[in-house]
Amino acid sequence: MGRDRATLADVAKRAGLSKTAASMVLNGREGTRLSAEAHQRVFAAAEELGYRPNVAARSLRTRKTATIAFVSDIVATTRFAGGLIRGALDAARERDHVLLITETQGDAAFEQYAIEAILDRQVDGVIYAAMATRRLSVPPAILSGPVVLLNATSAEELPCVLPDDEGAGVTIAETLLGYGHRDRIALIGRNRQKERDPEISLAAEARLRGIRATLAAAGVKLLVENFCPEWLPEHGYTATRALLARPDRPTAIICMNDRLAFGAYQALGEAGLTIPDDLSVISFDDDPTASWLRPRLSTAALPHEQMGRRAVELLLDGNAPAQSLVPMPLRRRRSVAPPSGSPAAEHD
Amino acid sequence: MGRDRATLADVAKRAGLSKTAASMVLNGREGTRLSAEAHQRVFAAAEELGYRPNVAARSLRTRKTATIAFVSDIVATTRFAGGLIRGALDAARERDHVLLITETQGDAAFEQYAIEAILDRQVDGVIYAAMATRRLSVPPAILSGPVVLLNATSAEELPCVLPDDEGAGVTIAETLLGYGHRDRIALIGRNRQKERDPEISLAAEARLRGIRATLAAAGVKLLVENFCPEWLPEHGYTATRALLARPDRPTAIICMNDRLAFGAYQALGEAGLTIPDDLSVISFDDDPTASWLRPRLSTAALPHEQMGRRAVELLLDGNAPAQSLVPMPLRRRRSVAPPSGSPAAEHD
DNA sequence: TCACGTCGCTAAACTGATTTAGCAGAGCAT
DNA sequence: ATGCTCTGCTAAATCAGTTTAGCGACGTGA
Repeated sequence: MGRDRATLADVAKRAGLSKTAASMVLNGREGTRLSAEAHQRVFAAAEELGYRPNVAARSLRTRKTATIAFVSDIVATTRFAGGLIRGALDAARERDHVLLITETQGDAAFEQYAIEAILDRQVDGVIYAAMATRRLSVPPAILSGPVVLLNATSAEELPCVLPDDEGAGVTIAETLLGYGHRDRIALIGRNRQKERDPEISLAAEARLRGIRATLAAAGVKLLVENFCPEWLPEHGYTATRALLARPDRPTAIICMNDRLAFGAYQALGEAGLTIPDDLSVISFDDDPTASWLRPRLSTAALPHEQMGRRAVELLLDGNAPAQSLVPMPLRRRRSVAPPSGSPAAEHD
Repeated sequence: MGRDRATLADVAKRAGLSKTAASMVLNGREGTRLSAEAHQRVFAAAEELGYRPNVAARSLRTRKTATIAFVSDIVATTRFAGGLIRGALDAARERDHVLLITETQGDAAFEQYAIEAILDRQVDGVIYAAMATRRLSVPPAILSGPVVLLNATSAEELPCVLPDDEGAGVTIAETLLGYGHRDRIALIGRNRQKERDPEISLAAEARLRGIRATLAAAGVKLLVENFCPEWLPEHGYTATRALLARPDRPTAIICMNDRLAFGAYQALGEAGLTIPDDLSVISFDDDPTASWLRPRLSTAALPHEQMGRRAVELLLDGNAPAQSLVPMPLRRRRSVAPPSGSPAAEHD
């Protein structure tokens, strides 16, 4: 892999100058007094030899590697990770950096390995990512260099990138209000054990805050808040069936994520109800399956790609604010409509 | 990031020996004649100082980096990539290596960048991965070192790792035959433009080969082979509706992937048919959504994790066979049953 | 004419490891 | 006493860059 490469010494010799001169020219150093002709000769020689600097040699001296570590608990290998990594990859490339990926899987030994690998390679910075938005504690060893948290917060007040879940809550609620839904809006996905599951609760709390505030401002209260042990399709299914058994059937259901909505669709389909005519469904995340559903699901998208990109920007471009909220854009599709029977009747 | 680390010189000094001695001991060199006591002193010193070798310095000299490049067209950021990366990550860690991830997005300039980044960093090997099983051509520059293709083949006869699509075809067909399905098995997902879309066709051809051979051995022929422009839910939906419009309704549908099956579920649900009582559905890939469907979908799983792992093994453990087929295990769930009316009647 | 500053450039040190070549001393045979 | 081998270890070169310190030539002002 990469034998026979021209070295700086080769370039210097061909340009008839010293290694020092060649190094300075190629690094575009200011304040050096090398002549215009010397510059030209060096550039020409480098070009002709196809010279590329040896990263190992350079970083041995400079302690910079043009490498960023992307450490995650488990995110790197889930469906949600793609965008995060792609955004980071793109932003890194624009800055001539490269991504070293490791995964801790929540395992202390693996984390230890990841940290050592990172330290040994003297990466220029670390992006510490979590699968689900949550609070975590960062191993002290990596705090010696720049760190940005991605999709997570920490006690250490490190700069972090988070999706704007509260803003998404506002958007969702406004959308429903805009279609004329009022007092028959149900919500699926509250979680009783928020202490035990801070991952879910961080997003859940924020989303709910946005929803409640917006509805309250319009003088509206949620009809029901349905609790779920987890945010999986089967829980959405069960919760929706419970909802349909009520005398005051909701006109719209807000699901805390698309998997719950997936289950809701199944329950509604079984009950012979059609979305959005009989009932609107709206959700959070923009899972790929959201656009597979019939009708396609309206949902506030987790801006993974933007978030990954932002993390690299914070890490490399300095002046990192304490916290960077990335907006969650609403994907307007076909699962929301005015309440059935509107504008007149409100019963079915 | 990583200042103040003890160097080999520090270890040597503390052990009262030379750098040479320390280096040899720590690298476990055979044939050196250093005393047992010298060994102990070096180990102790390294331990006490928390010594970790500087990778940049080491690779400058040895041209080894304990780093593998994972180059992909687009795979790294799709839902299918997770397992591939995780498997590779695990196998790499076991061999004390680390993964450098880049993506070409099928763009020549990005590919160029990726290659240069790799060559500059002198990675020990390259895993070249494709999103969809297909034939590709590898940029010559990286052929100077070890390369393994993941989910792809090439004209250069490089070692490659592929899912055993043909074997999966056999499994699928055997399963259906085992449940008693015979002459009313339909297939969705043939593709007309296989020349223009080698990605799909490589898997499609192999799967079909396995299915046909197995059915033929039992004296059975496919009832219909339904063509689809792509393998998306909407195409599965349309194809299934077409199937249901026939007088000889199939007793089982084989979908070439889970997204098609997803669409098939939608069409069957709309038609008021229940799976698997009225009709069995079976598929390929084991997309995460397969287990969200009701009933959960039986499908031959793409062994992504195994494949990623295997790629690293081939790359690092030497003696790479030309081609490594990884079996696709069948996830037996609830979407397959005996034909409706069996064992007696065959009409509905 | 000499001191001084500027210009254009280079020698050599330095980064932290591995590796080659070889040295001092002990033991043994001649 | 000499030559030989073996043992246990080390000095110095090397990898490919960056950086520090400084050198010789030239112009200028006193």
